[in-house]
Amino acid sequence: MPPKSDPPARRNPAARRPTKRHATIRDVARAVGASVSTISATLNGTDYVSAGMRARINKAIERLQFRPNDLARSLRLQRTHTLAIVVPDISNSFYAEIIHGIKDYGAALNYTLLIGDSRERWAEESNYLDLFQRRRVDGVIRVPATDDAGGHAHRLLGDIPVVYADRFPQANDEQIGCVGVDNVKAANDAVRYLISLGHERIAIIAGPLTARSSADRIEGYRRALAAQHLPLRRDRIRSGVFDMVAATREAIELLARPDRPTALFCGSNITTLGALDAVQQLGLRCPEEISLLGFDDFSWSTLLRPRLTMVRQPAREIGMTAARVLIDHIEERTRQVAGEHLLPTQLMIRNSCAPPLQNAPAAGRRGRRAPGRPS
Amino acid sequence: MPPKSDPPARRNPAARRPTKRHATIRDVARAVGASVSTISATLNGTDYVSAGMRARINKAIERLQFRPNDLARSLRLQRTHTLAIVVPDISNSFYAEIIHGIKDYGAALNYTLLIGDSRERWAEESNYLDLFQRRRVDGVIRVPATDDAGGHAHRLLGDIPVVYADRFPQANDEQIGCVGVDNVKAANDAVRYLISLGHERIAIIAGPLTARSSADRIEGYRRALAAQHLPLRRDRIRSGVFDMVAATREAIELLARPDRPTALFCGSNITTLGALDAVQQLGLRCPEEISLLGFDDFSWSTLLRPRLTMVRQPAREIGMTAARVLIDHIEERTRQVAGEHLLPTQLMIRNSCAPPLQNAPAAGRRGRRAPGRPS
DNA sequence: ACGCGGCACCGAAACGTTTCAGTCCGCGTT
DNA sequence: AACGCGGACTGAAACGTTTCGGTGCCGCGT
Repeated sequence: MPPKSDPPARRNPAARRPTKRHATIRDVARAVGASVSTISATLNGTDYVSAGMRARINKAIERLQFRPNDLARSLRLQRTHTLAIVVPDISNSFYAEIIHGIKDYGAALNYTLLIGDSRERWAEESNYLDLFQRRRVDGVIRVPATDDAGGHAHRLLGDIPVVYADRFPQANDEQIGCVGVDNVKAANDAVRYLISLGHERIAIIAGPLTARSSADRIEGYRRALAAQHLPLRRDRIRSGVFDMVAATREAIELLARPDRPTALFCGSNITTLGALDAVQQLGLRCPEEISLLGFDDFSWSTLLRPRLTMVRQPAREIGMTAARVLIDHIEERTRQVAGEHLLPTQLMIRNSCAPPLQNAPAAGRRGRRAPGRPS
Repeated sequence: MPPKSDPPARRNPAARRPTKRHATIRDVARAVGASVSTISATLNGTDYVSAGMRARINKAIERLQFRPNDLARSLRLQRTHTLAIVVPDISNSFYAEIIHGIKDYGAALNYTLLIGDSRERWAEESNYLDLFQRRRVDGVIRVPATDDAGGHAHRLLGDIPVVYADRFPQANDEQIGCVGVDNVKAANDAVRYLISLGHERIAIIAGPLTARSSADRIEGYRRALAAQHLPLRRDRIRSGVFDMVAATREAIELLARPDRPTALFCGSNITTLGALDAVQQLGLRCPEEISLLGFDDFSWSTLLRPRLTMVRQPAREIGMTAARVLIDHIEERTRQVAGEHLLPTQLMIRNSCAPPLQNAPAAGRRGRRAPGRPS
């Protein structure tokens, strides 16, 4: 006997839903005694309709509370006029700003936005990518989760165009659209600023290396140190950190040792907060005993004490650019969605960074002193 | 001559898109030499399919990278399995948490979530409601924008079920589903706590009265004062404040006057931040010179100095409950989506509240002293 | 010999749009 | 008188699913 097949399992026996929920275009047509195609024509202004007819139709639409069914429309049009984005954490104001940027740019061109929150988990992200594909969105913007398996997961989207924002895939051999900032330059600038204050023992807490942006920031850090012939110590580089508690743990570990760094450079806004937490837990005075320099500014960063010095990314602009690149490609104004779009960063100097204490056992060269308003 | 009608304006002359973007169920059928209905049956497990056939179909699905078109599916099914929410500010972690709650509950039942951000503007919100209706979502959760015109805007949704979260419409004559907290009780508790510390001059910065929750918090404040026979002064009640700068302005105004309050009760997390900003700008020491008590806890509130004492709302649970109520109604397990679902709040005592300074010119009764660990 | 019920499959009609190819009419030109 | 043409409107075929009513087939009990 061949293996028995499944029990039929009829979908839902009692799910008969006889109530008509919405007026259709056909209802409108019947109401004014016109044909369906005429209604469609007046709705979209796509063919001649006399003024009288138009008035009657609009009246009927109003009366029947008719709202066109976008599902049917998209099905027919093979276009959903929808963009989708998946971010690792919707409540991170940095990503929220990116979302706003996309939304604003898209709204002007009549696109709507589907938002996914992967919580930094590839499993959830791939769910969203699948969903986006089933919903036939016109384009996707990814801020890939850090445990992105393989990185070329854009394959999962069929031929739906993708652009990456903020975090770039490590291998960019195939031309993929990326929009963000020049992370090596930004990190380089930031660390050079710390060096200019006189710091020599600088540690970095960076994100996971699966994201090229993290690697780039480490690279910028490396270059800044090398340019001043400062030693590069592996134990001052912590990568793979993206959530707050991990950052706190790493920072405590870094700061507990005897030759502790005099400055800490953090690779994201939440890791900066984690580091701040660590500093406070250890009872260290910031910036006197430890300088803190973060990435991804946030709106309430000035409420913290000390007010945090941070590298600001133009989040809104990143979103808008991503949307522009994507939509341009969708509407075939540009051949392929490729290349990197790098936007400028800005070092927001506040007061979490100061020259290191004089009695610090800084072997070797004495650094030059720079303004950097202490306290 | 009758008024000339519009120029025809053909939609988009060059928008011929001959490329087949996605494999359809029909392609799969052809590939395995079966009928469309058989594919559908194996996809949904809705009818008998032999094991062999199933295997071949799955292989073909894999090979063709077939993803079912949810648009067509929803159109046919008259169900989108989609919930939608519109919040006033997506980057406010309170709302982000609510969203997470909805998403988690919904995901378990295979619902997906559409997210809208109204930026506290009715115009944007109504756009979203319209969009939701055109997309035929199965249900909507609203956190209405503060300038909600009229409040019974749920009419705009046709007969799509709605539930309100966090902010309730002021007039709840018609039975509408609401899920949130008992705001009068929460505010009452909070103010009573302040009174128990010895405060007598307590001001409140509340949200707009168009949201009943704001009015309720004021009511709770009022009752707490009345219960202790403390005077209720209109000039210590500021309402209509929901953004940070407005809160700062109001707080400065409140704190600049000679008989300034010794404690400030804020109606939301961002207004609390605004007040904190004001306190810092004025150089007042908190909690010694001014106690601060806020609403809607947020995750990094412990990083601020002082660590803020706040009324915590169970945001995630609010989201989950809202989703539950809505889905129950959608799947007709419950007759109508109505009634209030109130969840418990929690007063997170940290150290932004302390007894007022002794030399304060507090006329009349001396208050009892309570623990409330100062500093 | 017949009926019957479980299994495996198929065809076609929906769902609500858009669009293409007409049709019909009145008017101005050859 | 024939023709062309712009304006106003219509019918029907898609778009990609689900589902309902079939239709065979096979084994079994009477």
